Amino acid sequence: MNDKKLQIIQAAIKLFGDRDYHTTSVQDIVSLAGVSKGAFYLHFHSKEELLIAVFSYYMDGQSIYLKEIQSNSSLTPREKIINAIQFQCQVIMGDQDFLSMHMKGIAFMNNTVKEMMIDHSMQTVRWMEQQILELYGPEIAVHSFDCANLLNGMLKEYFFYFIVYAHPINSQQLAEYLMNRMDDIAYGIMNKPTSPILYATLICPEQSQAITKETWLQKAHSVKDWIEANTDSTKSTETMVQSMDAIIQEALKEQPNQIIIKGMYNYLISLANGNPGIIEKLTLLFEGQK
Amino acid sequence: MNDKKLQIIQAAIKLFGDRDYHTTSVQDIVSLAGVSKGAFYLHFHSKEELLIAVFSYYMDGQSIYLKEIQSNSSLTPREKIINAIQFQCQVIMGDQDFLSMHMKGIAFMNNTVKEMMIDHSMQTVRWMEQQILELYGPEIAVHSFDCANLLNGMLKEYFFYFIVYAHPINSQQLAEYLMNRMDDIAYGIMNKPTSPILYATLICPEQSQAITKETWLQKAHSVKDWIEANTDSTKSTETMVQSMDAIIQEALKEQPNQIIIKGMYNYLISLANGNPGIIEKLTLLFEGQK
Amino acid sequence: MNDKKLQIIQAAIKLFGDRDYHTTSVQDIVSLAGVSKGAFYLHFHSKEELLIAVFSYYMDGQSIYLKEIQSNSSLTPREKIINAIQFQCQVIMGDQDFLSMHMKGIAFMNNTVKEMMIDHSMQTVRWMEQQILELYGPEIAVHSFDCANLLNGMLKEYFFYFIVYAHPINSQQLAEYLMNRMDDIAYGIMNKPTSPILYATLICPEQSQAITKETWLQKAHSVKDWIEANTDSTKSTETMVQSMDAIIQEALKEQPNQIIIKGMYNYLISLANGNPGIIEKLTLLFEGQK
Amino acid sequence: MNDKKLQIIQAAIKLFGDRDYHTTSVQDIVSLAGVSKGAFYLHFHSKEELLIAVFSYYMDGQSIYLKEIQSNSSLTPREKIINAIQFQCQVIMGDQDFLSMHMKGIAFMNNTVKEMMIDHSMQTVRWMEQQILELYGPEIAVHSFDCANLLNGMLKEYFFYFIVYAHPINSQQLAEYLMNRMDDIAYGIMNKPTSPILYATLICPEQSQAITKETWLQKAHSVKDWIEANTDSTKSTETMVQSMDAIIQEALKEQPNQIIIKGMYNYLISLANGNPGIIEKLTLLFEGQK
DNA sequence: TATGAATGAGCATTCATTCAT
DNA sequence: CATGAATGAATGCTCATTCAT
Repeated sequence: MNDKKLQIIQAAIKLFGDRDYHTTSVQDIVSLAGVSKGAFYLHFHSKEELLIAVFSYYMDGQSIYLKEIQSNSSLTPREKIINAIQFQCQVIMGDQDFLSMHMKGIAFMNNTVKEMMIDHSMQTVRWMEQQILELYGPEIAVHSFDCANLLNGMLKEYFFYFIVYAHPINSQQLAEYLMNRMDDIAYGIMNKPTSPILYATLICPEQSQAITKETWLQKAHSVKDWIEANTDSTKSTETMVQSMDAIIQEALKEQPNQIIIKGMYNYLISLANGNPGIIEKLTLLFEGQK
Repeated sequence: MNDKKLQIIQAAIKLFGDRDYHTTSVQDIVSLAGVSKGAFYLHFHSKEELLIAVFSYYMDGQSIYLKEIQSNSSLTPREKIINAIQFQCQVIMGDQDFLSMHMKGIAFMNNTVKEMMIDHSMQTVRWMEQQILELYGPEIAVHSFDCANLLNGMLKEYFFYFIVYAHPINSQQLAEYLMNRMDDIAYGIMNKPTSPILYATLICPEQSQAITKETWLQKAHSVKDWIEANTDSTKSTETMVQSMDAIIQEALKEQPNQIIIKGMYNYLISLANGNPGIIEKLTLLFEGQK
Repeated sequence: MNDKKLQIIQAAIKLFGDRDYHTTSVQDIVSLAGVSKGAFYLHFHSKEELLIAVFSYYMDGQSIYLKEIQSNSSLTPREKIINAIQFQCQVIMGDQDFLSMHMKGIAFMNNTVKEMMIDHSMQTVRWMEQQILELYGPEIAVHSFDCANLLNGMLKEYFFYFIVYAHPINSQQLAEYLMNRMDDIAYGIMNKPTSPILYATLICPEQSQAITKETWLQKAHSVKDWIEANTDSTKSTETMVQSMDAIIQEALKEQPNQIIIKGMYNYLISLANGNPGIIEKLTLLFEGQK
Repeated sequence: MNDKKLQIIQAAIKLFGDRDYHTTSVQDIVSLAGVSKGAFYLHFHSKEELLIAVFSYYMDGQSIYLKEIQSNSSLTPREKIINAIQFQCQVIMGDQDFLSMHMKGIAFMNNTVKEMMIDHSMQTVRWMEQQILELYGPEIAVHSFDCANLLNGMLKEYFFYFIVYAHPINSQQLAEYLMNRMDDIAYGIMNKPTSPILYATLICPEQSQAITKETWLQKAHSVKDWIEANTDSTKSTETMVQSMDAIIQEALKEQPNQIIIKGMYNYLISLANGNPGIIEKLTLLFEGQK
């Protein structure tokens, strides 16, 4: 990621946290970031896009961390959950700016951001669910989604006291405490005939409800930016970026020509030249397409 | 409440729910409410005041309901909690507009509203704590505040699914379910040596050390009136009254300058010239100030 | 001065002359100046600031001219006065817009502008007084201020006929005429025992007891800096500095609350804890205050 | 004059003096006057009409006083002038509200008011001129208008110090002082060959330049009000008021039918039934008509 | 690339005037 | 006659976005 872009994002995080999105002007952001207004619009097409970038910045960090924990085979499921809780506590305590933004919940008028946050929440809760399943075994099965949400809800409540009353969080103690409460709940549920409340499959069937064109475009942009930032600036990088632009242009049309998009996708894959990061991103972006 | 005022509040609730405070213009509100812009400012001094009115409108309703339940001696504590949960579910289901607003959490830039919401949250959780104490008896004591918050957090998570995914809530089922989880947690806590995380007394010592600015202002006014009424009408009385006015003016600001308030307090004490009545009043008024 | 800024000022002069400040909208001004509304606020923070700029624009011109005349040793005092009268006539005839604005006297609601005009009037009259003193010698002494004002008043009356009835001014003839009237008056006064009416020293003792807010603020700042630099950096230093800031903030307001300033002064004295340096500085700063 | 109307005018004088016309709202005025907004519009057709009424109220008072002095044969011309100066000082000192309004000079955007003020100034200065003529005899003749204006200008300058610096006016001393200055000037002028600057006849030929329809209508309204207020409420009063209304209606038309106006005027004179006040007013109103 | 002056649509708020009661 | 709730055009000001340099 470009240096200036990062500066801008960090300034935005600080300001969106202190005040909020609407009460922070682009001028405020560029002043704090020490860049010009022109430069801002060189990196972001709009203030809204910055907001999206800010969220991506954080969520990506969290998602990566959760994936790392999960693939760490030296941890037990219980340890993984505790670890994840502690991680979230650290984030909140270490980055109040963003946190206070995050606590503002789904407030951001912007639909893309709303969807991103909902997606991210769901991802996190599904992650929790996986660990819970592994921890308590198949007996918890139908309740695993409820449990993940109960745990999530309990955790957030403590965050509230940290933000609002500055009540300190001892993340290790809190993680253990909540894990114990999870145990109480899990064994309580398993020992009594209980009907679950939520079913993950009902809420997010097949893990991905129909994406809107808008969110797809946002993702396409972020893939493009990722390619730009994460490849050596060679000829093929440039070509890939241009190809992504062409795809975005096409997708923006009322009736995009699917054959162009498919063709360009194919071309991009060939340009990727086996680079697994790029291929993964592209695959994720295009697989849901119809 | 005036007819038009209500129309305006209801339009605002709808629009603040759909978009949010900042993206809703006064014109939008009055157009939907079917009143003129002039009429708006006849009922509210500012857009901000409307926001406050909207929140009061809901919070007052909830507070009243909780008080009614509590004083209903024909209900057991368990029934009271279940009742309260069901009530909150009903509100949310019946008034998605407001709810989606509420879910925006403590997002509202406005400090008054933020304080109102925090106050209200605290009130609700303290109410829950009372019922929990009665329900599980003195053994739960040090844990009662944690329990109330855990219950609260779990409940909110289900609201999230209702709002975001329109997942239906069967309020009776959910209330029973959460009550059972509360049991699981409560008995789990009581059966294992457990350190509590939050102490109500730390957060809001003596039930509400966190005096609201509003009540403080009322007290300040009454002190001013007292001074006016109980001193000989000398030059210094007049100066004291003016000083109180200046303090009140300063305190009314969004971000009062503490140094002015301290300085003026000091000045008042010097003007009091040893008069014990005045000094006592002033000390009581200012001792909680930081 | 920036090109656009000048365009705006000139448009404003025209419009403020035609109608007046209140009935001229910012839109009117920018339309005439041929700039956008945004550009206006790029150059002026508010409409009020423009008004101030407009007055400064003219007054500065006059002040500079008067200084030039005065230091021109090739002119006799009589010639200087005649020159100044002619200059004022030229200004008025050349710039009816501004003149008609100026004739509106101290009407402009704005306190800053009012003070500026009064200051400027006083400066002009004091300038006249100097020349009169030189012209008629020490015998006129106690009457010089009255004379300057009489001359001033007579002159203005002719401006009135120019503005209202477009009665042409022959500036040379008028200057000579008024100079003769001044002679009549001066010799009349000196030849008869006469008590003066106005004493400059009563109205602006020591040439400017009527300290402007601006200079007072400068002094306040320097006292603050002195405190900061000359005390041990203790808690009370910090509090004193904050108190000075609060006072300055208050003084900056259109209508400072005197009670706050008095109160804070009292507080500062108590914080000074007998330190003679601080007390002296504070006393000097505040003793002129009413 | 109606009671409420007076209350409103007095409230307006106070407020227009404190702030100014534009920054005083109708609401402010009716609140201070203790009448309803509806009542305001019952007495005045617009805020502007009130402004006119306020000025008339004062100017009429002054005009009447000047007439009284003039016809008081026990006073010498010198005494008359001194008397008039003293009177003006009294007015200013006694009624700062209005004065501060008056000092705002010809600021009032409103053309009718501007014309009224100019008319009034001219009347006053012509009055002065008369006395000066009588005082200094035919020798002053061509200079009398200049002299009247010089005196006027000098006087106003002292008012300035009263208003701005609250410099007290000793009206007797000031009147004598200015009279002496007038003597200095008059004898100075008469003893030296001097060309006058202003000629009254050039400026206001035949005492009345073309009246605008607007000012005529204002006068018509005030005549109507005067009739309403100053006659017994008999049948004929009502008829006269209705007749005035009819005339005003006619005059408001693009092309008023002169025959109607003449006829109604004739009718009014007959209704006046010899009442000299009414006849004078009507004559004054209609004599300039073409 | 980078800048920041320029744009103008949009906003909250005010207030003279009207009119149903 | 009297009221004051209602109206809506008009105003000062902000700020996301553009673009000449």
